[in-house]
Amino acid sequence: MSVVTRFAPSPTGFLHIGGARTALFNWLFARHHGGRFLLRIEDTDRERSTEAAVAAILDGLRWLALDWDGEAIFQFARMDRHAAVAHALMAKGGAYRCYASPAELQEMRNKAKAEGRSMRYDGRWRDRDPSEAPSGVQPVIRFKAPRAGETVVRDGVQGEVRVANAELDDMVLLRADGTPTYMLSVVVDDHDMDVTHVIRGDDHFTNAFRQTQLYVAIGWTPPHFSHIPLIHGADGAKLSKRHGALGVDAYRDMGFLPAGMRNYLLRLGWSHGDAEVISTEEAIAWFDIDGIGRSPARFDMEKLASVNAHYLRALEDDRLADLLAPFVAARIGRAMTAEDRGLLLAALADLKPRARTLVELAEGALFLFVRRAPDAKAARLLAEADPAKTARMVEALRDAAGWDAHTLEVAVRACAEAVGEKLGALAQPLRAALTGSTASPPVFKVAEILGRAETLARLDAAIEGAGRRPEV
RNA sequence: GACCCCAUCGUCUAGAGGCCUAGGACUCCAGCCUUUCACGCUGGCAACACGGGUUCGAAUCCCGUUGGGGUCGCCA
Repeated sequence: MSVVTRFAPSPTGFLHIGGARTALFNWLFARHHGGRFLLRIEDTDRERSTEAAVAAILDGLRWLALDWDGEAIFQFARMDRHAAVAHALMAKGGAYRCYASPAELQEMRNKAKAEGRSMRYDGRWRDRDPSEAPSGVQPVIRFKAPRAGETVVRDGVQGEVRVANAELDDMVLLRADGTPTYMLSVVVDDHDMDVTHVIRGDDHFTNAFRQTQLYVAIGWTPPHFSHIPLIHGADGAKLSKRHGALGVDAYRDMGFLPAGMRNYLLRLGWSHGDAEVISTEEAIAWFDIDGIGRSPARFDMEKLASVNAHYLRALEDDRLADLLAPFVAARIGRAMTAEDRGLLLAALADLKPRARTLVELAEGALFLFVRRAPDAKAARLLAEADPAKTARMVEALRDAAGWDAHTLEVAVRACAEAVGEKLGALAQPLRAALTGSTASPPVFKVAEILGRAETLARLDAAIEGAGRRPEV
């Protein structure tokens, strides 16, 4: 039987980082085995499921290029099938009606907690005669879980784990309004979709026991379970919205690349020897359940950025310019022109090694499109520069035989020697004048790209500015 | 509280009894390169949670302690 995996998010919010990793692992596992990767939207909670969340999740998956096979399945649409399975089970004596009220259940839990017992449903309607049913109360259907013995889950990550059946209570299969609960729906859908391997977050681990019992009661074979440890925030606490559990769209906006994101997520909890930068092809070839670690990992933005940098630099310039356009546009407040793009392309090779994200890259490229006001360090550099020597440099530049980086450098070097300064004494003020910063790509390259007119104009403006605003 | 899981540098991890005076990556520090900042290169700081066993030998196996985490919904 060929491998079938699935990613089954509930559309109650964006696709967060943990979900993205779960999807990645399922995708990789299916692709590795030449199987199918399915997508199922678990929208049985009508209160909280939203169209917007569905769209956000699909968007996130597409952005990460985790393509699923076939159409996405919406769980709610299969509600009748789920209910039918529950009723069939009840007909076999594997489930029963429970008339306990929510208040009653809450009281039961409070009491159990107070007495130090596990907060489980006590099965009070398990063996009661239907004739005792209170009138006017719509019952829920509960699973008649085995009480003796134990349930064993052979987990791909956690190994063989057994839990006494006495620890598991009779879960609700069908709500009072007749709609199926998650626990029932997953089992029925995974079975009907021929899912062979369930790879999901560790927070579902205890569910595996309940679901296994259900599979057995219905007479189906459970899939292979693998529960991957959760991702924690940088502070070790559970990853919550306050601790970086952002939607993947937030990472996209921070300038991360899908490939960088995937690579980082892959290494968070999975490893293949010392491999760090792993191509998609390699990931598919190498991915296996054995490589998944058993302990939770912390999310580290620095490492994400570092991994991302590899992919940023590997990207071809034309493609990179496309990706960069919206980031630059956002910074300069207008769309990039063809001329802007030309400048960007010319500078990209020197800009790339200075950035780890698209945001950093756009920031570094900004001076190409706008005359930036000098930052504090640059302003000081300009103010402190010897006006006479700066004037000599401007002259040297103006009189340069050509306008390429090499020629300009030769000219300024000669000038520096003539005025008895090191190159840096002239080059740094030049950099500050052209870029508004003390850090930039090679300054003569910058001058070359900016062109003669713009370079001289920026120099004039800077000299004027420095004269007006003396050292602070 | 009950049940379950986890535990190697600050972080991600390699390690499946001797190959480990514990390796790689990120971060940090130093040096080289250099017109700046980066990149790159070289080097450095830094870990087997603790206590018992088992064994000729334990980061690796067992038990306990401690510390983290997850689950206990008519949510998924």
